Amino acid sequence: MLVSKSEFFERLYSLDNLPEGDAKELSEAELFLKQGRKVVRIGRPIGTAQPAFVVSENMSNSLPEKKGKSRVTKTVTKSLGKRKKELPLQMAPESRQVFKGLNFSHAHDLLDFIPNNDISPARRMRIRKAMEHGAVWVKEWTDGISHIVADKYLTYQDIIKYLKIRSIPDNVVLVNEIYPIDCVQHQLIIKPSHPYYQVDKGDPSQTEAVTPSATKSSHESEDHSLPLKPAKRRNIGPPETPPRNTELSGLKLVRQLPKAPLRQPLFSTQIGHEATSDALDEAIKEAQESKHLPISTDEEDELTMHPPVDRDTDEEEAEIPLKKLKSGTGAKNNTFQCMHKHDGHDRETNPNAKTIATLQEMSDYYTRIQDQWRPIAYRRAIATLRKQDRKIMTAEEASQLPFVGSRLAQKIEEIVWTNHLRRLDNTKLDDSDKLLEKFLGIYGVGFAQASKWINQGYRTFEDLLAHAQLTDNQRIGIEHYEDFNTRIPRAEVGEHGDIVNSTAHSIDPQLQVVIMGSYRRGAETCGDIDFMITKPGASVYELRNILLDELIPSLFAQDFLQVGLAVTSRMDGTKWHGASRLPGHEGAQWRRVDFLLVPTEEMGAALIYFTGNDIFNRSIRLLASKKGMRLNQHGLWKDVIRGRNRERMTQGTLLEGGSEKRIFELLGVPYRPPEHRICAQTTFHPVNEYHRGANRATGIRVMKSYPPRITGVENTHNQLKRTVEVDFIAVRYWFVNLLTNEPSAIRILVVSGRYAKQDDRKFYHRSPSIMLDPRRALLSQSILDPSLSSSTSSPAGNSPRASPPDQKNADNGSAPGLSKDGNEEFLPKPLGRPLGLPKPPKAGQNVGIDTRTWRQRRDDFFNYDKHLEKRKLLTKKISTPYFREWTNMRYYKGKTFLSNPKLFRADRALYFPNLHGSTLLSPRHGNDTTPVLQDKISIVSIFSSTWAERQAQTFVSERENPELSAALQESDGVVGRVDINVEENALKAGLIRLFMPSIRRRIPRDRHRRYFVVRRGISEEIREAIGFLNGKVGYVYLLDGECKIRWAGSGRALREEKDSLVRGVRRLVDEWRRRREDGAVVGDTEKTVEAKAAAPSA
DNA sequence: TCGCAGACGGG
DNA sequence: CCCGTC
DNA sequence: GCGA
Ligand SMILES: O=c1ccn([C@H]2C[C@H](O)[C@@H](COP(=O)(O)OP(=O)(O)OP(=O)(O)O)O2)c(=O)[nH]1
Ligand SMILES: [Mg+2]
Repeated sequence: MLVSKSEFFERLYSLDNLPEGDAKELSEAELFLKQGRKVVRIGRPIGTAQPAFVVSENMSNSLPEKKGKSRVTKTVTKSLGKRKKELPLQMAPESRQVFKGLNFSHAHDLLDFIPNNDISPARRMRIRKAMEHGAVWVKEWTDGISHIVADKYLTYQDIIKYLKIRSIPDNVVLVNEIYPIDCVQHQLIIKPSHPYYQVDKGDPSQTEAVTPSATKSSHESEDHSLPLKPAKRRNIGPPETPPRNTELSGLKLVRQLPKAPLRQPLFSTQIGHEATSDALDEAIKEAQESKHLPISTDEEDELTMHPPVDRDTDEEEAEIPLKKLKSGTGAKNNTFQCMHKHDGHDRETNPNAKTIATLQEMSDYYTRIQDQWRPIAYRRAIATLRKQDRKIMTAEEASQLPFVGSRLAQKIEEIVWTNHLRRLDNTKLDDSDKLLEKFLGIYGVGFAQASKWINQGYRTFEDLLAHAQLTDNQRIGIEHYEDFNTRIPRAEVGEHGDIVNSTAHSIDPQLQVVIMGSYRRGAETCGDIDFMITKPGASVYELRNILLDELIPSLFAQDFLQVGLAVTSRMDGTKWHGASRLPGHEGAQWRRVDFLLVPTEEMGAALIYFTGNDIFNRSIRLLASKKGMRLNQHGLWKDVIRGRNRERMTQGTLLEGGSEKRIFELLGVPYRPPEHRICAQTTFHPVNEYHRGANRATGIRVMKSYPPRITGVENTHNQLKRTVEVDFIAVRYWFVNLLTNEPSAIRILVVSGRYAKQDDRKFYHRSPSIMLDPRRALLSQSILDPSLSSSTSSPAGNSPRASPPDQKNADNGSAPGLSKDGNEEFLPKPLGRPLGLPKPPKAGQNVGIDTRTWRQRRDDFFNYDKHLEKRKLLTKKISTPYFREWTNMRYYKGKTFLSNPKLFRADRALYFPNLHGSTLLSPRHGNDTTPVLQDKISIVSIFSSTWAERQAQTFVSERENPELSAALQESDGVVGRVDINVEENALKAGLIRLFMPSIRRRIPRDRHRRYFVVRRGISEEIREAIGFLNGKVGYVYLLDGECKIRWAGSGRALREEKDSLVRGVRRLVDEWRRRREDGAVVGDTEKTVEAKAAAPSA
């Protein structure tokens, strides 16, 4: 795989930052090969020049020379030295070299050789293995090289200089870095002579003007790690919310708790009745006055920070903390959830409720495709949104908020203005998702087990009980599925507590039992019952003996405890999980119970831990770690040294464990009583088949060659993003060539990637740009090299739709094959989603005035071609999904999409932008389109060339579409035609001016007022949003009175498209008349639109 | 680019 | 080591 | 997906 330059630099960057001792291999060869070609990438140090890529034909079994006077970083050189001592590699037998096509002569095998950053022998072994399987690392010019892939910024001169050769031999192909990407995308060896792939052969003087691009890039780095099983319980019954005017009953100890023996007043103030709001105030004051570590993580803040003000008490959280302040100096940084009061009550009418709900859906979506991190981002963003007391309307506004970046800001704006988020359209749940959710509800079952079972065909609990391999816990989990998923009324929790407490008391009066968890936070219902068991002065060891030898047996004997699920066994064990039920009632439900053994000196930490909630814990623990400390259930630790990847190197020294309050204090967190620690939770609905969207949307079948360990797959329109656990075994992706219906494969060998948290499993995120709709290959035939593309052959004589030969496992998915008829001519799909911008247009927007300074203009002028445009080309490939969606549809006789057969619903439709230009009527004045479009129904043709104009005519002209003309006549002037001639090229714009008179002659006079010539102001974003992507193509839009795009067409009209346009116009006219009759719409258009804008949900 | 909390128990 | 859970 |  070849990645974008920016990604390459990101990797280089990561190398550079390695500690000295960490050997890392710089030469990362990423590459794909076909028919014996091999591409190996040569790395160069940051800042000196761009990387070059070398393609070698050399499939040799010998290792290339690894040493050399490469201009690589010190770190790398060192590592190379080390590696020299190693034994020569033993190449795997050819049949096992993963880079060979093997069974599939046409398969494209792809090597992804990422720098290894681990010096462990095992890791190094893996690298060696990779090389044994065919990886070749070329660092210098050698014979047998067939291709050189160079970054576009490099010139010919640069390359030969770098390679220390006089010239590049004729038989060596020189292409830019886009070439291999496209080859992989198209699965074809593309004609390298296409201008698109040319490397600048220019004179050296040009080189000087070329500055190396910034190492920073917008390319999103993805990472996935172990999936979580969040919010497992199904929350039958009301969610956790303490009673509003609670008398702090949640703080009560279990009845009969003896409190005398405690030396410190710790208990009484913190978990006893006395913890009233007075105590809270005191605690807060105390915290404020006491010397504490600053809240902010900002170094400079540590000096200037004021003591934190507990803004909860006066509810003054309204102010929006500005990002600038936040990241700047001297600002407070209260972005930790634990710094604020969370009582579980949302504001009565949260102005951002709809936004929050929609973002929550997105979060759910990411959760269920097992993206570990985005849900965290969403959770944080939602939390800040909750705090706002006014509605966040615009992206600008939104991105000022902490944890809301540009992408979430965009989404927020879209939600506000359209009451809808398009990204969610493809994320609906299906039956297998429901099943997954059901199985996940089983205690002891997570994503891994649930998906496995589903893929094995199990559908019911009966299936599982009868046939599946179950652990003891899982069996119990199934048998008591309903019980365990039912929340427990607070009163019953108390009864359970009474039993445990009295039993404990009878064993040893010194024993203390406290109900923790949601109960301590004052919840009305609890998912389980959490007991903390302590005894003043007792060690865990002592407690454990009491628990295991006396308390537990006694509780079993009373028929209270029913089963143990996770039982403390080791010497340092501290927990006992099981199930209980109230004795005496036969049908009493089983309840989950947890016991936590806590020695006195760990009381405070344990209280914090076991009180939760989980989000609060994570927040306060993160805060601790940001201060160089560590908080866990045993205590607060300082001087914790963390190594690379934040791995803990030392456990640190204990600061405090006994006092809850003191720990808050040391952390600089105002004390929060338990009922104020209910931080935002997230919900989710799981899905079973993570790549299912891909199947539907793209026809790409993804199969797993064993053992891929795919931990998350996201489909964005027609791309796959997948995160693959890095292992030595390749993942194979299957495609279908739509022309031939032949299955073909890419195999990706991933050697190493980023570390995941907490264990050193590595995950590697595949570049999304690599997996494109195979149709793309068909759409861009103009750049295919026919001599090579036709050489693919069917694998092993299989019929096109047969399963790949090596597919053995039942859960491998189905065979590729999606088109019924491979020779069917490709037609673009009908528009599947509304086009347009999320915000209503206003006159005065997009006038396109250049605001750059002169210096900027000069710089842009000099750099433009070499710099911006090329970068754009690269980044566009991996930018927003919407864009990618369009680029894939670009070709096909200019038709970008088929019209939508039915109008887009008004509440889903998006807006046509305001454009600014002159009209044929008044060529010397600037005119906005919006006033012309508003408050009437418009058929807008937009085009950039006469060719395109003619295409648009096929939809709207009287000759081509007489029915439309008829409909226009009948409409009594409610429907108007508008033409927009776009010419952004300054020269050609001049030509248009020249031709104006002739155009004026050509166009009937009554249309002059609505024939616009637009010369600037149409940004990429606008083009993308309205699908106006190809200057050679004409587009037609049907707008309603609010300038919403209800229908759109492109290219030459097809019969059914003309019909749908006519139908659409008639419908809109009907709609219009009906509203007129209802008197709903009155006169002034601007006001109407404005009013709608202000209340989009209305 | 890296981190997103930090631990325990089962198998 | 991985999974599931608190 | 955000923040540093
Ligand atoms: O991932 C987790 C889960 C829980 N806890 C702590 C906080 C929590 O309050 C306590 C008890 O866990 P439990 O799962 O019982 O949650 P709860 O807060 O008691 O809510 P519920 O009503 O669902 O039991 O353990 C964590 O620190 N991390
Ligand atoms: Mg609980």
